[in-house]
Amino acid sequence: MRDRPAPQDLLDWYDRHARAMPWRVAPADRARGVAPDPYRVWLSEVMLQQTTVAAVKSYFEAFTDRWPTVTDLADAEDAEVMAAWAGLGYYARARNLLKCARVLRDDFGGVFPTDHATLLTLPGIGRYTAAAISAIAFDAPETVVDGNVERVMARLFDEHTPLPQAKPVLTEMAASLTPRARPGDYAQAVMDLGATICTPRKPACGLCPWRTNCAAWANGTAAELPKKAPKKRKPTQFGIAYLARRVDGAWLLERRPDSGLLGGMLGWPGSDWADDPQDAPPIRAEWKELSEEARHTFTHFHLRLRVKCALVPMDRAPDRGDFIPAPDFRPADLPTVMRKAFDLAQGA
DNA sequence: TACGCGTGGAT
DNA sequence: TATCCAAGCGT
Repeated sequence: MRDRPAPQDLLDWYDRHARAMPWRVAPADRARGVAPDPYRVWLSEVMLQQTTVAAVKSYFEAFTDRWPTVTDLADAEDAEVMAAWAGLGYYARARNLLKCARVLRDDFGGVFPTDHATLLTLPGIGRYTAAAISAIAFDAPETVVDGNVERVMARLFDEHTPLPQAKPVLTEMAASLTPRARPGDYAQAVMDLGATICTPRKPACGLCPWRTNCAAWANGTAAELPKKAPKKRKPTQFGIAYLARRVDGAWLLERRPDSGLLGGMLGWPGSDWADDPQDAPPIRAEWKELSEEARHTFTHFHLRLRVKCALVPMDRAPDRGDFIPAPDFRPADLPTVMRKAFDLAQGA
Protein backbone atom coordinates (compact mmCIF):
# COMPACT_ATOMS: atom_id res chain seq x y z
CA MET A 1 0.00 0.00 0.00
CA ARG A 2 1.32 3.41 -0.98
CA ASP A 3 1.64 6.07 1.69
CA ARG A 4 -0.30 9.28 1.25
CA PRO A 5 1.84 12.05 -0.20
CA ALA A 6 3.56 13.89 2.67
CA PRO A 7 3.49 17.70 2.49
CA GLN A 8 6.87 17.78 4.22
CA ASP A 9 8.48 15.85 1.35
CA LEU A 10 7.29 18.53 -1.04
CA LEU A 11 8.43 21.34 1.26
CA ASP A 12 11.89 19.74 1.44
CA TRP A 13 11.97 19.66 -2.35
CA TYR A 14 10.82 23.29 -2.52
CA ASP A 15 13.56 24.38 -0.12
CA ARG A 16 16.10 23.03 -2.60
CA HIS A 17 14.41 23.89 -5.91
CA ALA A 18 12.20 26.96 -5.46
CA ARG A 19 12.54 29.16 -8.52
CA ALA A 20 13.41 32.81 -7.99
CA MET A 21 10.71 35.24 -9.08
CA PRO A 22 10.45 39.00 -8.65
CA TRP A 23 7.34 38.68 -6.46
CA ARG A 24 8.49 35.71 -4.43
CA VAL A 25 10.15 35.61 -1.01
CA ALA A 26 12.61 32.70 -1.09
CA PRO A 27 11.90 29.96 1.47
CA ALA A 28 15.14 30.68 3.33
CA ASP A 29 14.21 34.37 3.69
CA ARG A 30 10.68 33.48 4.72
CA ALA A 31 12.09 31.18 7.41
CA ARG A 32 14.05 34.18 8.66
CA GLY A 33 10.78 36.08 9.06
CA VAL A 34 10.71 38.08 5.83
CA ALA A 35 7.06 38.60 4.89
CA PRO A 36 5.87 39.05 1.31
CA ASP A 37 4.27 42.38 0.34
CA PRO A 38 0.54 41.63 -0.14
CA TYR A 39 0.39 44.22 -2.94
CA ARG A 40 3.07 42.39 -4.91
CA VAL A 41 1.48 39.01 -4.22
CA TRP A 42 -1.90 40.27 -5.42
CA LEU A 43 -0.51 41.98 -8.50
CA SER A 44 1.52 38.93 -9.50
CA GLU A 45 -1.37 36.53 -8.96
CA VAL A 46 -3.72 38.59 -11.11
CA MET A 47 -1.10 38.87 -13.85
CA LEU A 48 -0.45 35.12 -13.65
CA GLN A 49 -4.09 34.20 -14.24
CA GLN A 50 -3.95 32.04 -17.39
CA THR A 51 -0.61 33.62 -18.19
CA THR A 52 2.94 32.27 -18.13
CA VAL A 53 5.62 33.37 -15.68
CA ALA A 54 7.83 34.39 -18.62
CA ALA A 55 5.16 36.70 -20.03
CA VAL A 56 4.42 38.30 -16.65
CA LYS A 57 7.93 39.20 -15.45
CA SER A 58 8.52 42.42 -17.41
CA TYR A 59 4.96 43.65 -16.79
CA PHE A 60 5.31 43.04 -13.07
CA GLU A 61 8.58 45.00 -12.95
CA ALA A 62 7.06 47.86 -14.96
CA PHE A 63 3.97 48.07 -12.74
CA THR A 64 5.84 47.94 -9.43
CA ASP A 65 8.44 50.48 -10.63
CA ARG A 66 5.73 52.88 -11.70
CA TRP A 67 3.18 52.16 -8.94
CA PRO A 68 5.08 50.90 -5.87
CA THR A 69 1.99 50.64 -3.65
CA VAL A 70 -1.65 49.81 -4.10
CA THR A 71 -2.54 53.42 -3.33
CA ASP A 72 -0.23 54.65 -6.09
CA LEU A 73 -2.02 52.30 -8.46
CA ALA A 74 -5.44 53.44 -7.23
CA ASP A 75 -4.48 57.03 -8.00
CA ALA A 76 -3.37 56.25 -11.57
CA GLU A 77 -5.35 57.23 -14.66
CA ASP A 78 -7.38 54.47 -16.30
CA ALA A 79 -5.71 55.03 -19.68
CA GLU A 80 -2.23 54.77 -18.16
CA VAL A 81 -2.98 51.42 -16.55
CA MET A 82 -4.68 50.00 -19.63
CA ALA A 83 -1.71 51.09 -21.74
CA ALA A 84 0.72 49.46 -19.30
CA TRP A 85 -1.30 46.23 -19.48
CA ALA A 86 -1.39 46.26 -23.31
CA GLY A 87 -0.09 43.00 -24.75
CA LEU A 88 -0.70 40.93 -21.63
CA GLY A 89 -4.24 39.95 -22.61
CA TYR A 90 -7.49 39.34 -20.72
CA TYR A 91 -7.99 43.06 -20.29
CA ALA A 92 -10.86 42.70 -17.81
CA ARG A 93 -8.08 41.85 -15.36
CA ALA A 94 -6.66 45.35 -15.71
CA ARG A 95 -10.04 47.00 -15.31
CA ASN A 96 -10.76 44.92 -12.20
CA LEU A 97 -7.25 45.54 -10.90
CA LEU A 98 -7.93 49.26 -10.87
CA LYS A 99 -11.39 48.81 -9.36
CA CYS A 100 -9.90 46.64 -6.65
CA ALA A 101 -7.08 49.10 -5.92
CA ARG A 102 -9.62 51.90 -5.51
CA VAL A 103 -11.85 49.84 -3.20
CA LEU A 104 -8.79 49.07 -1.08
CA ARG A 105 -7.83 52.76 -1.02
CA ASP A 106 -11.34 54.03 -0.28
CA ASP A 107 -12.81 51.32 1.97
CA PHE A 108 -9.82 49.50 3.48
CA GLY A 109 -7.38 52.33 4.16
CA GLY A 110 -5.04 50.95 1.52
CA VAL A 111 -4.47 47.79 3.55
CA PHE A 112 -5.16 44.31 2.20
CA PRO A 113 -7.63 42.16 4.14
CA THR A 114 -6.04 38.89 5.27
CA ASP A 115 -8.93 36.48 5.16
CA HIS A 116 -10.23 34.50 2.22
CA ALA A 117 -13.88 35.56 2.58
CA THR A 118 -13.15 39.29 2.49
CA LEU A 119 -10.66 38.94 -0.34
CA LEU A 120 -13.35 37.10 -2.34
CA THR A 121 -15.57 40.18 -2.31
CA LEU A 122 -12.98 42.27 -4.18
CA PRO A 123 -13.13 42.81 -7.97
CA GLY A 124 -11.03 40.37 -9.96
CA ILE A 125 -10.33 38.14 -6.96
CA GLY A 126 -11.94 34.72 -7.25
CA ARG A 127 -11.46 31.51 -5.33
CA TYR A 128 -7.97 30.79 -6.53
CA THR A 129 -6.59 34.30 -6.09
CA ALA A 130 -8.21 34.79 -2.68
CA ALA A 131 -6.66 31.56 -1.46
CA ALA A 132 -3.29 32.42 -3.00
CA ILE A 133 -3.11 35.86 -1.38
CA SER A 134 -4.29 34.51 1.96
CA ALA A 135 -1.79 31.64 1.90
CA ILE A 136 1.23 33.30 0.29
CA ALA A 137 1.02 36.79 1.77
CA PHE A 138 -0.39 35.88 5.19
CA ASP A 139 0.55 32.22 5.62
CA ALA A 140 -3.04 31.15 6.19
CA PRO A 141 -3.76 27.42 5.69
CA GLU A 142 -5.85 27.92 2.55
CA THR A 143 -5.91 25.47 -0.32
CA VAL A 144 -4.97 26.94 -3.69
CA VAL A 145 -6.37 25.12 -6.69
CA ASP A 146 -5.13 26.21 -10.08
CA GLY A 147 -4.43 24.23 -13.22
CA ASN A 148 -1.17 22.93 -11.79
CA VAL A 149 -2.79 21.67 -8.61
CA GLU A 150 -5.59 20.00 -10.55
CA ARG A 151 -3.05 18.15 -12.69
CA VAL A 152 -0.91 17.10 -9.70
CA MET A 153 -3.95 15.81 -7.78
CA ALA A 154 -5.39 13.97 -10.79
CA ARG A 155 -2.09 12.11 -11.06
CA LEU A 156 -1.43 11.53 -7.35
CA PHE A 157 -4.87 9.93 -7.01
CA ASP A 158 -5.11 8.55 -10.58
CA GLU A 159 -8.40 10.39 -11.10
CA HIS A 160 -9.75 9.79 -14.63
CA THR A 161 -12.91 11.91 -14.46
CA PRO A 162 -12.49 14.64 -17.09
CA LEU A 163 -12.18 18.34 -16.29
CA PRO A 164 -14.03 20.50 -15.58
CA GLN A 165 -16.32 17.85 -14.05
CA ALA A 166 -13.51 16.60 -11.80
CA LYS A 167 -12.78 20.00 -10.29
CA PRO A 168 -14.74 19.52 -7.02
CA VAL A 169 -13.15 16.16 -6.23
CA LEU A 170 -9.67 17.41 -7.15
CA THR A 171 -10.25 20.39 -4.85
CA GLU A 172 -11.13 18.03 -1.99
CA MET A 173 -8.01 16.00 -2.62
CA ALA A 174 -5.90 19.15 -2.55
CA ALA A 175 -7.57 20.31 0.67
CA SER A 176 -6.92 16.95 2.31
CA LEU A 177 -3.16 17.46 1.77
CA THR A 178 -2.84 21.12 2.79
CA PRO A 179 -0.63 21.34 5.90
CA ARG A 180 -0.97 23.72 8.84
CA ALA A 181 2.78 24.34 8.70
CA ARG A 182 4.16 26.72 6.04
CA PRO A 183 0.97 26.84 3.95
CA GLY A 184 2.35 29.72 1.87
CA ASP A 185 5.47 27.85 0.84
CA TYR A 186 3.42 24.70 0.37
CA ALA A 187 0.98 26.43 -2.01
CA GLN A 188 3.84 27.71 -4.13
CA ALA A 189 5.58 24.34 -3.94
CA VAL A 190 2.63 22.42 -5.46
CA MET A 191 2.39 24.96 -8.26
CA ASP A 192 6.15 24.83 -8.87
CA LEU A 193 5.98 21.05 -8.95
CA GLY A 194 3.26 21.24 -11.59
CA ALA A 195 5.16 23.84 -13.59
CA THR A 196 8.53 22.08 -13.62
CA ILE A 197 8.14 18.34 -12.87
CA CYS A 198 4.51 17.31 -13.10
CA THR A 199 4.10 19.04 -16.47
CA PRO A 200 1.20 18.54 -18.90
CA ARG A 201 3.37 16.70 -21.40
CA LYS A 202 6.29 14.39 -20.65
CA PRO A 203 6.20 14.71 -16.85
CA ALA A 204 9.63 14.21 -15.26
CA CYS A 205 8.43 11.58 -12.80
CA GLY A 206 11.99 10.41 -12.16
CA LEU A 207 12.69 13.72 -10.42
CA CYS A 208 9.41 13.94 -8.47
CA PRO A 209 9.57 13.98 -4.66
CA TRP A 210 6.08 12.43 -4.55
CA ARG A 211 6.78 9.70 -7.13
CA THR A 212 6.54 6.81 -4.68
CA ASN A 213 3.21 8.14 -3.39
CA CYS A 214 1.70 8.71 -6.83
CA ALA A 215 -1.06 6.39 -8.07
CA ALA A 216 -0.63 7.46 -11.69
CA TRP A 217 3.10 6.69 -11.47
CA ALA A 218 2.30 3.25 -10.10
CA ASN A 219 -0.25 2.67 -12.87
CA GLY A 220 1.75 4.28 -15.67
CA THR A 221 -1.03 6.78 -16.43
CA ALA A 222 0.60 10.08 -15.46
CA ALA A 223 1.08 11.39 -19.00
CA GLU A 224 -2.58 10.90 -19.93
CA LEU A 225 -3.95 12.80 -16.91
CA PRO A 226 -5.85 14.93 -16.30
CA LYS A 227 -8.52 13.95 -18.82
CA LYS A 228 -10.25 16.91 -20.41
CA ALA A 229 -13.58 17.45 -22.12
CA PRO A 230 -13.13 17.92 -25.88
CA LYS A 231 -12.78 21.51 -27.10
CA LYS A 232 -14.85 23.25 -29.72
CA ARG A 233 -13.11 24.37 -32.84
CA LYS A 234 -12.75 28.09 -33.53
CA PRO A 235 -14.68 29.81 -36.31
CA THR A 236 -13.02 32.47 -38.48
CA GLN A 237 -14.32 36.04 -38.46
CA PHE A 238 -13.45 38.87 -40.82
CA GLY A 239 -13.09 42.61 -40.24
CA ILE A 240 -11.65 45.88 -41.52
CA ALA A 241 -9.40 48.27 -39.57
CA TYR A 242 -9.08 51.91 -40.65
CA LEU A 243 -5.74 53.60 -40.04
CA ALA A 244 -6.16 57.31 -40.72
CA ARG A 245 -3.18 59.60 -40.41
CA ARG A 246 -3.62 63.36 -40.45
CA VAL A 247 -1.09 65.43 -42.39
CA ASP A 248 0.43 66.61 -39.07
CA GLY A 249 1.14 62.98 -38.15
CA ALA A 250 -1.73 62.46 -35.70
CA TRP A 251 -3.43 59.02 -35.70
CA LEU A 252 -7.17 58.42 -35.52
CA LEU A 253 -7.84 56.07 -32.60
CA GLU A 254 -10.85 55.00 -30.60
CA ARG A 255 -11.30 53.91 -26.98
CA ARG A 256 -13.21 50.63 -27.00
CA PRO A 257 -16.25 50.23 -24.71
CA ASP A 258 -15.49 48.91 -21.21
CA SER A 259 -17.23 45.59 -21.69
CA GLY A 260 -16.55 42.85 -24.20
CA LEU A 261 -13.55 41.97 -26.30
CA LEU A 262 -10.52 44.22 -25.71
CA GLY A 263 -12.76 46.28 -23.40
CA GLY A 264 -11.30 49.61 -22.33
CA MET A 265 -8.39 49.37 -24.75
CA LEU A 266 -7.30 51.77 -27.46
CA GLY A 267 -7.78 50.58 -31.04
CA TRP A 268 -8.27 51.52 -34.65
CA PRO A 269 -11.80 52.36 -35.69
CA GLY A 270 -13.17 49.36 -37.55
CA SER A 271 -16.02 47.48 -39.09
CA ASP A 272 -17.88 44.90 -37.10
CA TRP A 273 -16.21 41.50 -37.00
CA ALA A 274 -18.41 39.02 -38.81
CA ASP A 275 -18.63 36.55 -41.68
CA ASP A 276 -19.00 39.38 -44.18
CA PRO A 277 -18.37 42.79 -42.53
CA GLN A 278 -19.69 46.05 -43.98
CA ASP A 279 -17.33 48.83 -44.99
CA ALA A 280 -17.53 51.48 -42.22
CA PRO A 281 -14.84 54.17 -42.65
CA PRO A 282 -14.67 56.52 -39.63
CA ILE A 283 -13.82 59.57 -41.74
CA ARG A 284 -14.23 60.63 -45.37
CA ALA A 285 -10.99 59.89 -47.19
CA GLU A 286 -9.38 58.08 -50.06
CA TRP A 287 -8.81 54.68 -48.46
CA LYS A 288 -6.16 52.34 -49.80
CA GLU A 289 -6.25 48.71 -48.72
CA LEU A 290 -3.01 46.92 -47.90
CA SER A 291 -2.23 43.77 -49.84
CA GLU A 292 -1.71 41.79 -46.65
CA GLU A 293 -4.23 41.28 -43.83
CA ALA A 294 -3.54 41.04 -40.10
CA ARG A 295 -4.25 37.59 -38.72
CA HIS A 296 -4.90 37.03 -35.06
CA THR A 297 -6.39 34.31 -32.89
CA PHE A 298 -8.47 35.13 -29.85
CA THR A 299 -9.71 32.70 -27.22
CA HIS A 300 -12.71 31.59 -29.23
CA PHE A 301 -12.24 32.67 -32.87
CA HIS A 302 -9.70 33.45 -35.58
CA LEU A 303 -9.74 36.98 -37.00
CA ARG A 304 -8.62 38.04 -40.47
CA LEU A 305 -8.41 41.80 -40.45
CA ARG A 306 -8.16 43.79 -43.69
CA VAL A 307 -6.26 47.05 -43.22
CA LYS A 308 -7.21 50.29 -44.96
CA CYS A 309 -5.04 53.41 -44.76
CA ALA A 310 -5.65 57.06 -45.60
CA LEU A 311 -4.00 60.44 -45.27
CA VAL A 312 -6.47 63.16 -44.27
CA PRO A 313 -6.27 66.98 -44.21
CA MET A 314 -6.17 69.04 -40.99
CA ASP A 315 -9.66 70.48 -41.24
CA ARG A 316 -11.64 67.26 -41.59
CA ALA A 317 -13.50 65.94 -38.54
CA PRO A 318 -13.93 62.18 -37.98
CA ASP A 319 -17.31 60.51 -37.48
CA ARG A 320 -15.78 58.28 -34.81
CA GLY A 321 -12.62 58.33 -32.71
CA ASP A 322 -10.13 61.06 -31.88
CA PHE A 323 -6.89 62.17 -33.43
CA ILE A 324 -3.96 61.49 -31.12
CA PRO A 325 -0.89 63.68 -31.74
CA ALA A 326 2.08 61.67 -32.98
CA PRO A 327 4.23 62.31 -29.86
CA ASP A 328 1.44 60.93 -27.63
CA PHE A 329 0.96 57.73 -29.61
CA ARG A 330 2.87 54.59 -28.62
CA PRO A 331 2.14 51.42 -30.60
CA ALA A 332 2.99 49.45 -27.45
CA ASP A 333 -0.16 50.88 -25.84
CA LEU A 334 -2.29 48.88 -28.28
CA PRO A 335 -3.58 45.36 -27.79
CA THR A 336 -1.70 42.93 -29.99
CA VAL A 337 -4.23 42.62 -32.80
CA MET A 338 -4.26 46.41 -33.22
CA ARG A 339 -0.48 46.57 -33.12
CA LYS A 340 -0.32 43.93 -35.87
CA ALA A 341 -2.46 46.16 -38.10
CA PHE A 342 -0.18 49.11 -37.31
CA ASP A 343 2.96 47.09 -38.10
CA LEU A 344 1.54 46.09 -41.46
CA ALA A 345 0.78 49.74 -42.30
CA GLN A 346 4.31 50.78 -41.28
CA GLY A 347 5.83 48.11 -43.51
CA ALA A 348 3.70 49.13 -46.47
C1' DT B 1 -23.22 25.83 -15.76
C1' DA B 2 -20.99 27.14 -19.76
C1' DC B 3 -19.24 30.57 -22.11
C1' DG B 4 -16.60 34.99 -23.20
C1' DC B 5 -12.32 36.70 -22.53
C1' DG B 6 -5.64 37.36 -25.17
C1' DT B 7 -1.37 36.20 -25.97
C1' DG B 8 3.00 33.96 -27.16
C1' DG B 9 5.72 29.82 -26.74
C1' DA B 10 6.18 24.80 -27.33
C1' DT B 11 5.36 20.87 -30.05
C1' DT C 1 0.44 25.26 -39.96
C1' DA C 2 -2.58 23.76 -36.27
C1' DT C 3 -3.25 22.78 -31.73
C1' DC C 4 -2.40 23.00 -27.04
C1' DC C 5 -1.41 25.28 -23.22
C1' DA C 6 -0.41 28.91 -18.89
C1' DA C 7 -0.62 30.63 -11.15
C1' DG C 8 -9.01 32.13 -13.56
C1' DC C 9 -12.79 35.49 -13.22
C1' DG C 10 -17.37 37.32 -14.16
C1' DT C 11 -21.71 36.56 -15.71
